[in-house]
Amino acid sequence: MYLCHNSKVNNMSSKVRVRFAPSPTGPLHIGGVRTALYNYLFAKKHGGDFLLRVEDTDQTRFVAGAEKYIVEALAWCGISPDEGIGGEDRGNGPYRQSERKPMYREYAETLLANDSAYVAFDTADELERVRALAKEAGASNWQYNYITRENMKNSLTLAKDEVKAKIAAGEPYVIRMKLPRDHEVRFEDTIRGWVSVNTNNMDDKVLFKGDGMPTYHLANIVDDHLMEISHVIRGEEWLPSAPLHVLLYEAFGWESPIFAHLPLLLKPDGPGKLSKRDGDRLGFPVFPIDWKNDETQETASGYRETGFYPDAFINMLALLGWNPGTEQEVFSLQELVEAFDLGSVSKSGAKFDFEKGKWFNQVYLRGMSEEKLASALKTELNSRGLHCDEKHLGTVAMMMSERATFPKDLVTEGLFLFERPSTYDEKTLTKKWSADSPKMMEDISSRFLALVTFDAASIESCFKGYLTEKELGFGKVGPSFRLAVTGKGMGPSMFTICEVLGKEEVLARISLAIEKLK
RNA sequence: GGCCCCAUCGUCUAGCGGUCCAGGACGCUGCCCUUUCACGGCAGAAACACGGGUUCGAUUCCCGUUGGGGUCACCA
Repeated sequence: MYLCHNSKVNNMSSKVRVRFAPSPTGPLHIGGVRTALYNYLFAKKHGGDFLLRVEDTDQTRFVAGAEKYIVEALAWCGISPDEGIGGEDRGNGPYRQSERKPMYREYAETLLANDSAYVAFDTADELERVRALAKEAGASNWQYNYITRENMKNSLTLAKDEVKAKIAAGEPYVIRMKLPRDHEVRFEDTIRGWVSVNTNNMDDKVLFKGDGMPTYHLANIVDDHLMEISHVIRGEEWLPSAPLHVLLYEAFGWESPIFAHLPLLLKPDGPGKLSKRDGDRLGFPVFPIDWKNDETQETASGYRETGFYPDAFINMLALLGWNPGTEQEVFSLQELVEAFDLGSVSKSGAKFDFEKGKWFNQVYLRGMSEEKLASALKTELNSRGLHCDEKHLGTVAMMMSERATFPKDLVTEGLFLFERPSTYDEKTLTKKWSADSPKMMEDISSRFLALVTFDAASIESCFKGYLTEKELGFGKVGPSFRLAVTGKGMGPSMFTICEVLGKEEVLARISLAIEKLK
């Protein structure tokens, strides 16, 4: 017998409503952000709603601040929810499952009443023992299922009176899904096509826990139904439990939403999905924004604090597992909304590549206007206690943007523009600084001194005039000149640098170098 | 291990039976531009996991093998 389940049945006619439903057990990592992003893009593309619901049914794993973090991270990314936590309450709330606690029991009772579920009294210890025993006997994977439930303490094996008595006595119990035997559960996943699993390979999952809270499985289905979720877009790690969810919808007699299971974000190196710990290990952030662990006082770094633009970050994430089929790679959020298509999300996992992420940021940085770059430069300078003349801010920002990936590079790649060199590049010193250098520097110095206008063009013609007159090649004087003024062997145009520094400073640096490099 | 999902350059991917001795991007290499670095421009190396089918014809469809991933809790 088949429990055929075609979730595609004209669901598209009703309004698109999707949700991102994280568990507040810590900071959201980039895989979660991508899931939220795809949900958001899909919703906006179809004029639908994007909701944020918090799945905090496991009180033991609750982490203070995690919910706030999630809201803030999504807001930074520009994908704030229309409804739910961090969005509006449109009458479907509360949007925190812990606050919905009272309503789940009733649904569990419904399942009990229609014979889709049963009560079980086995304690955690007892279950552990059974599993250990099974393992010793060579069965590595003991399941609470249509066979083993016959030997357990539940409402299927115990007399009705006994069950009633136990419950009346306050004995703790759980409610388990009663899976039908040998049924093929089929559903159509938007990304993967038809997925099929036999109930014989599934187990009687706990739906309602001893602590009075539902498990994810029950709460998820009830809430998605009540909140009229049309499409469930989530990570592939949920694929194995999707058949259970399909069965739950059928047990309730509800129409199932359309499922789409996203491919996972994998570690750049070894095997496995990208985890929270990979960040430190590999030297790149795995979180959207900084996360401070209150217990350990440690901070896990985020993309925001690393200097990423939210648009670049989102752009990078969007292309990890999806692409428009054209050769376009740079997308604004709005363009992503227009181009996004769930059906063209790839099936296989994507290894995360930080280098590509940096490239995206570089592209966004270079695309910035002079005003914006100047203001970014100013911010960076201020935070370092450095200063640059207002009138040069734009010039410096544009000049440095060519070699910057992050805003902070605007300063760090050109520190010599804001402070005198304290050391001189060793290699350039030995290779380019000759016995004639001090004399040449003095000559240039005196010529600069005579300059009335000290701008890049004047400096250049003055400098080149000197070269011509003395019949010297640029390579003979240029590098040592750069060394004297900046302490470096390479960098942007010296003439622009000199203009920015100003005559007085340039002359001071030259004499300082002559003095120091004797 | 059981079950499920997946499989094109190092990485992200295009390709939905002939247009593919496989296209783009990141990274890498070389050349040009440049006093230098960077930017930019140009060029290059680099992939259809394997074996069977189906077909006049498979990267594209089917099966198997191998490989990878996920999942097997009173966690989500």
